Amino acid sequence: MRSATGNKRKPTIYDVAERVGMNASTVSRALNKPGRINAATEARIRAVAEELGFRTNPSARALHTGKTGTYALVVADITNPVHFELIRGAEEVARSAGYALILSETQGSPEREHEAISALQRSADGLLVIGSRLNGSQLAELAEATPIVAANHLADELPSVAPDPTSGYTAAVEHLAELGHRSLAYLSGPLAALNQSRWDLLFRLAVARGISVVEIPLTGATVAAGAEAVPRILASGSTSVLAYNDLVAHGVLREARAQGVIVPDRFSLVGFDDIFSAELAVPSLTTVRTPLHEIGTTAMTLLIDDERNRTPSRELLPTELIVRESTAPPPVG
Amino acid sequence: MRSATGNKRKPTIYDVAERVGMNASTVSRALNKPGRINAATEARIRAVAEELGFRTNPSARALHTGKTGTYALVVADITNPVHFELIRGAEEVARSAGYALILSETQGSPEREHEAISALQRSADGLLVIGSRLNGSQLAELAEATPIVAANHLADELPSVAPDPTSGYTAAVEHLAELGHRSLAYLSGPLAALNQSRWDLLFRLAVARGISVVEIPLTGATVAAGAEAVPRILASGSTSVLAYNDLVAHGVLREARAQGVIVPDRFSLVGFDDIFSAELAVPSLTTVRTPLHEIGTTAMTLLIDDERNRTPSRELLPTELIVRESTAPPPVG
DNA sequence: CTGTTAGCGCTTTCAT
DNA sequence: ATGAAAGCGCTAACAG
Repeated sequence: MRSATGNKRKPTIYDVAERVGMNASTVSRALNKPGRINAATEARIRAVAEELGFRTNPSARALHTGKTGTYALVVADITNPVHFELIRGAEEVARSAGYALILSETQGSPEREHEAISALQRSADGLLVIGSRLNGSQLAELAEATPIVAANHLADELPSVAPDPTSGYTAAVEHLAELGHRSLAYLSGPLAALNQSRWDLLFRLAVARGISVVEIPLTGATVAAGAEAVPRILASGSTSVLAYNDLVAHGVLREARAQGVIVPDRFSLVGFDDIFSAELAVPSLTTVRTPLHEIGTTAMTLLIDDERNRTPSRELLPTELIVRESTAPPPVG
Repeated sequence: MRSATGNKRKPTIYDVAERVGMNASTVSRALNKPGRINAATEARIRAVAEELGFRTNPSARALHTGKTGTYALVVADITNPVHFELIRGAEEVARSAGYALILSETQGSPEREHEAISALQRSADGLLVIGSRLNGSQLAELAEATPIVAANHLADELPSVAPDPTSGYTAAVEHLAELGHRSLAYLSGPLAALNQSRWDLLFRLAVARGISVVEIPLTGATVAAGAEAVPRILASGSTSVLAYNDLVAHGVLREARAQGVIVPDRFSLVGFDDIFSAELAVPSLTTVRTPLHEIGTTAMTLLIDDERNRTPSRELLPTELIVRESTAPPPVG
């Protein structure tokens, strides 16, 4: 009987070699380059390896090859629902390609993000940063050591994958115009660059249809920030609102209800992302769906591809409008 | 100008040693056992290491020490909101203790879970399994190779951390009794063992207060399964319902609304877990809150503690009732 | 097709 | 206080 802390010793390649009466290098070949050695020997080696419960020690392999067989995910906020499907997509691709995935959360702090990335560069063959708070040049500098791909964030200096709001926004403005809306308020998030391009796009779309449009800045991209914006929405007199994301939209919905303001009777509301609770909300949320899962798989695929993970490029994935209950014709008055 | 794939070479301990004119072993000591060598030399070594951007190669260290400096999280479903805070808690503890965290999702498949665990045992110093689908003896056998702690799941054979429904359920039944309810339906989840103990508890509590109680089995612990249960709830005639978890409760809410059934007028509803959307629901959900974040931190702390991660033990963390809008006095008829 | 050998970067005795 | 040297488990030349 071993002590409570007794580890079962993990078999090495030598244990297998000894057992089959062969050299360790043969075992290594048998396991790594199927078909390059005598079929019978290979089978025997595999059988013994299996029997002994042998698994390659990743550290030993990494030490020699320089490849850890691991990729890392650096994400600002794990609990942001926007990231779930994205993370899951990335994880699926990594796992099915035989890689492990390291997860690191930075709580939105750029310093922690920088530290996390440089620490992880020794443990991973590449990094996927989600919604990075670092600027392009900082990421590019870090990427000199280990490939970095940005997801849900656009950086000119490295490969990035993000949703393209164009199709979804176009459909949303069209939808609102058809319902009869002539005014629109945009609830903008805290990320300057991203917001600018979204605002520009929305501005053009609205102006093209003769819809008046105003921007209402938010203190954050959260439920609380959305709730805070309600008085400003009401004061703006806009009959339709497009929120930076669904979290913000949830806040608007909740606060409006608390104030006895009925959505979509008083104003229509369109969210962004289509997180899982968008459908559960009351009224359920009309929203621009971003292909989160696909962003995750695309980004991880890009990262794993050695040929492409060093060349700046951007994959823009189309968005679409999901019409639910939070949009309706504007009030008649 | 290097080629597009040109990696910046990562400095080793030898580069540092050469630069300070000393032996690699001295550098190793300077960096790992502060105070054990000449203070001035140590300072110089640290300065040079910093300057060169030196970081210990985790694989090389692991190869020698047998410690990877990494823990792994094996979770059935990343997108289940119940797991977010738990994962975040675990990640925080791991990171602040200087460990990396590997994330692996098994999509609820026991085979994949078994495979994931045994694969990860070579890469990690220990594993945290969340909501495992394996039974205690399988986990115990795997735990012979590498410590395993179970979170949100009780296993007699290894250390586990889970919510204790007692306090929350007691408060819930009391709350319903005070509102005047005399009948209760329990929507049970798919995990046999867990359900049994919850049902037993609820049964005792209800009977003690003379409340009639029935169990309605669910096909899964999902929104869809909750929606499916609505006809049975109605048919049961129960005036109050306790759902296996908040996802199920959300499904009930949605389907009830679709059928024109008003909660809490027709029946009261109590959820379990208090996921973030519970507050956003309409009506907002009265629910038994489980300390998810704390389960994560407690479990990871246990795992990191070599003294305790081998000894079966169970940490039961208290739950509490959060009263919101989905509970009210029963209909008078 | 298979064995020998060197070495990846680090830690750790054992010397000095 | 510091240096020398061995070895963790694996892979990849290089031989045979």
